[in-house]
Amino acid sequence: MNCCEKQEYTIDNEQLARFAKAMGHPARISILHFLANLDSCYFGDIHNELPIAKATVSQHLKELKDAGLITGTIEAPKVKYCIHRENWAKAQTYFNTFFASLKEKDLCCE
Amino acid sequence: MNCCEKQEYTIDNEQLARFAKAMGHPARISILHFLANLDSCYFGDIHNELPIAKATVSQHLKELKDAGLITGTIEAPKVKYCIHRENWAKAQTYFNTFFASLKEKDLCCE
DNA sequence: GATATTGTTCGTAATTTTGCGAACAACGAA
DNA sequence: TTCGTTGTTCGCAAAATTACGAACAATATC
Repeated sequence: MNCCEKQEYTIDNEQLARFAKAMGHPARISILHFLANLDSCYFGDIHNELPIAKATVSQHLKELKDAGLITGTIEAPKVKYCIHRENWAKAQTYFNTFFASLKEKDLCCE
Repeated sequence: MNCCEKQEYTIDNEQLARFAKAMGHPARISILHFLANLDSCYFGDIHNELPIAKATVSQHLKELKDAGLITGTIEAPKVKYCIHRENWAKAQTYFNTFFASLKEKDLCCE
């Protein structure tokens, strides 16, 4: 059987992977953590917390925005970033369900 | 203030990011899902579920092993992969805590 | 011993990620 | 209008990721 005949990944798996990928860098975890704890929501303050250049911070923020985990709005002359609460809850549910799916009884693995 | 004077990322953030990164690909999510649901634990069966070459599957399995989410043991002539339950629980806790840390009251983001 | 089965490793290629400094854009303030 | 502040975008470089086929290793079976 050829690989190409097989099914694609499920939508759910794709979505969970997308969330996970967005969280797959310590800088982005730090950003999310910072925003979730409401220490501030401005770019400058976020940048100040991280050991990387502002251009790089901006890039990470863009990735988090693309993944749907945060939003960004201009509040001249600053830029305000916020947790996207709806998608945050969605991600939370995805991860919860995923981890909870592990079966207790394991006939295969001893 | 220079970027290099800033602190590194915290151990917890690094660890959570490592787990997330390992989960950041649909093939690896599928593998974990497959193993968690005990459909089987042999390489061949895992490979059969995925639309990618066996060399690539082997690579993904190695990454999951490196992240500590699964274990791999030879059971000649097959290879058996299992969820690393201790680290699975650890990851579960990390994600739970992370998502739960979002504050309700948000003075910054309206 | 010869052969088939099962996975890993190697070598390679294409793409993505991560990171930086410099340049730029947008706006408020002097 | 000029200047300073705030972030984004551009261009580039280095490294990591993803993927494949072919070759290889290990074992079971004939």
